Amino acid sequence: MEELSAVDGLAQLSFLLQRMLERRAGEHDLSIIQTRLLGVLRDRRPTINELGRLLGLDKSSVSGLVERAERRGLVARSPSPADGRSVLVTLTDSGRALINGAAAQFEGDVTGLLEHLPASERHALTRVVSRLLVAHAAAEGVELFPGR
Amino acid sequence: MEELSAVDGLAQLSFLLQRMLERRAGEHDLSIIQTRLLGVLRDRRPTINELGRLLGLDKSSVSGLVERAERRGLVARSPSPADGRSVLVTLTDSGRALINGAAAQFEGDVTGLLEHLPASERHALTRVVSRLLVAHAAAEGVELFPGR
DNA sequence: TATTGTTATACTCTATAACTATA
DNA sequence: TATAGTTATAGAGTATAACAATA
Repeated sequence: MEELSAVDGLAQLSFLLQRMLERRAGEHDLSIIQTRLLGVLRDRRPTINELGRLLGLDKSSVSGLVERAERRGLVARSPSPADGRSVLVTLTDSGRALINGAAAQFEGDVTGLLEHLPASERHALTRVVSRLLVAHAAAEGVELFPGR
Repeated sequence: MEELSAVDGLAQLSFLLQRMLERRAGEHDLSIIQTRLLGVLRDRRPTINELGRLLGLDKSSVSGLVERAERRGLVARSPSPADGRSVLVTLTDSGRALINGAAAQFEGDVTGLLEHLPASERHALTRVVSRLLVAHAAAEGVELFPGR
């Protein structure tokens, strides 16, 4: 059986997963970046600036992103008690329901994908991918688990 | 050592690879979709319609995409000899040099990432990812190697 | 003075709908 | 009539620069 190179295989896998995510997000009228925004807010209440750091965007881009999500009732802005210049962004109940549903569907997709493998290979994949991410995070000096 | 779930690990790996690709593309002032356009043209001379199918875009989106790439001298349009309504899109020498350089850099990034693993695990990863993609392609009824 | 967030501006990317020119 | 491609239009997403409010 033909085998892809390591680079090609990982690249194709990455595109496949992104397509799965995009499709599920699209079913809820969410873009990938809106999905990431809601995902980040599941366990945080960040300022606009912090969101920019978490998502890798300029604060002006975050401003517009949050504005559009707020218009749809998915997030809310509230003034920061600690700093009068800052704004805290939070998920609304509706936003939380939406992201939880989309995340569950995506997890189902990936689980379904992995069912093509025998259990032993599935476990091997999980273990090796974990090690790879941990080693990469260590090399970059980034903490893996608090990040997103 | 803490281990990520299969779904989380694959999702994070996918985002990591996309960030690597985006960074390298950005160094050449390319977006991911422009990079994919040039990549597709490396071994094809498609019409606008075929590009739409390959990239998953509407023909009007492809029209603009090609227009911007042409303005930068990366691709060229030529009339189809077979059908007077069609246009064939080809890579210019400059476009080919650009995509080859970016692809080589990205491959270097992924190779560097994989060097965090001992050779035995690297080979295991390659083999399992290959099988996963082959099984998924078979399940979807798609040929893996001609596609992009 | 420095920082936080918003706004104005400009560009890429995308889809839908209307158009033209071929077939 | 049907298809290939372009264009007009509208909107999301992004960054830079300028700004107001607060620190």
